Amino acid sequence: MNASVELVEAQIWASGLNVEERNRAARGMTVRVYERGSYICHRGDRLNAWTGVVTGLVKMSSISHSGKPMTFAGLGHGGWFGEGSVLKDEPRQYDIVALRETRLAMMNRPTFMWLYENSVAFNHFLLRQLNERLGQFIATVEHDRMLAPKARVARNLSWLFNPVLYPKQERSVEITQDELALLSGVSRALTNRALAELQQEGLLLIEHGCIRVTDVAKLMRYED
DNA sequence: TCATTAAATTGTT
DNA sequence: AACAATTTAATGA
Repeated sequence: MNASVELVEAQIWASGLNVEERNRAARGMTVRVYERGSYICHRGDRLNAWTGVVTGLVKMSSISHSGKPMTFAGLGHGGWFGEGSVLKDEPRQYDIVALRETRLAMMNRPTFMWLYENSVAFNHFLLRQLNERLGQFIATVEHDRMLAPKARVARNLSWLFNPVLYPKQERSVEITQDELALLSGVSRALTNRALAELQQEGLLLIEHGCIRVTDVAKLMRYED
């Protein structure tokens, strides 16, 4: 099915687009639903669409040559990914798996390229997005060595939120501690303890299968 | 609507 | 990694 203009307007990158650009975006987008645990694409697939999470949660991961699974990033509501593969017309570098039932908006390559070549606002968004990604990547490498498990859990959790999209103070993710542990590269037991401590500090509330964050800003900058 | 059961998730060791 | 405790979801009376 074709995406509605309303759906387009709900995305952060649509704020600076004019009417023609928005209509064009809507026409070039489709919405698909993925069951929990299903693969959106495998490493090496040529998925030629720019993809956004409408509802649900997605993880990017791969399996090392030794057979160990490695998760790189999680993407929540409002997150978009795949611009690198679409721009370069390359196969995907990672597996992408739905952690929950997830509704994805997919923009086909011709539409993406048209926006890329015609919309200044769209380019501004892309530039900012790539920049934030780079920052996150560098931070991940740093934290891998420098930060305690608790801080890693805190930051990985904060990255599941799109700060631009949620102006409110209270946000929640449907994610199990098991899944968060995979994202953070910390054992589930440590993740469990870290969450309990963070709750004591008043940064979040633990619910079953769900975490309600009350202070994203502190989580993002969390250090020991 | 309630009770029973299975499955998922959490908390601990 | 294993275990028990807890919560949810599913089923059927």
